[in-house]
Amino acid sequence: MPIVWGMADDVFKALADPTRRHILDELTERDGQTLFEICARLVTKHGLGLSRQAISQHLAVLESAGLVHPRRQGRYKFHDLNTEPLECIVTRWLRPDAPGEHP
Amino acid sequence: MPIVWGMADDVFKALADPTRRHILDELTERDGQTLFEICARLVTKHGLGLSRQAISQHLAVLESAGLVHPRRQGRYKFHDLNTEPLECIVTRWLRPDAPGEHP
DNA sequence: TTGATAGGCAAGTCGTAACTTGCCTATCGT
DNA sequence: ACGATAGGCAAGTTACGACTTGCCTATCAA
Repeated sequence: MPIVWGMADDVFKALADPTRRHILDELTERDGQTLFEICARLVTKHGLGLSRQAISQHLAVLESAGLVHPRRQGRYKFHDLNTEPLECIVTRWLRPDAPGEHP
Repeated sequence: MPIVWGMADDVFKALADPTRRHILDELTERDGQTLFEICARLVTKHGLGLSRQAISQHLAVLESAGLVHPRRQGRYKFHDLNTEPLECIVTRWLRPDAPGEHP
């Protein structure tokens, strides 16, 4: 009877890190960026001075959580945002008696 | 120009731990539980064998994130769920052009 | 008032996540 | 073919989060 939230585990762990959330912000703004593009934009726009490998490992976490979909093309690897796992978790603790949605 | 997601930091960190998510599940099912009630129900319903202090610290994290609202009454301390911080973060990476597309 | 209940505070241990460093492979341009 | 670009793999270090242990305070019931 208890719903299995197994897949939500990776999603929440992926969202726990602020750098990964910045990466998702970047991909929301422009989809299909490469690793180096993301590195550059994190430095210039968010002031984050991280090594390339750090970003690569963060992207791996986001991929394993299903939040980022990699797409290889030659020597490039483009990263597409995938918000589907998010929609599964947002309604978890929202009560049916609480219609507090206001746009 | 960039929106400040400072308060979201605590929310995501609070949601990162599976035990804390179980606590939120419990409070969703029955609001206003005490620390000992939560301890007992986590053991019986979820099979989690944690000390009272562990749960207490988890509740402190949830409180500082604004997800749980404590309410003192005598020697009891009831915990109420507060989903307002959740509604602020769910729309962060949802694109305006993608209102629930289905591939 | 005494004992039991409900909870808090402060250290200390331990595992894991984040980040770095160094080296390696693959693809493209010329 | 060669060097430059884009990325991956595998260590090692470090810092933080989760959990425990021990003791303390506050409230209620007898």
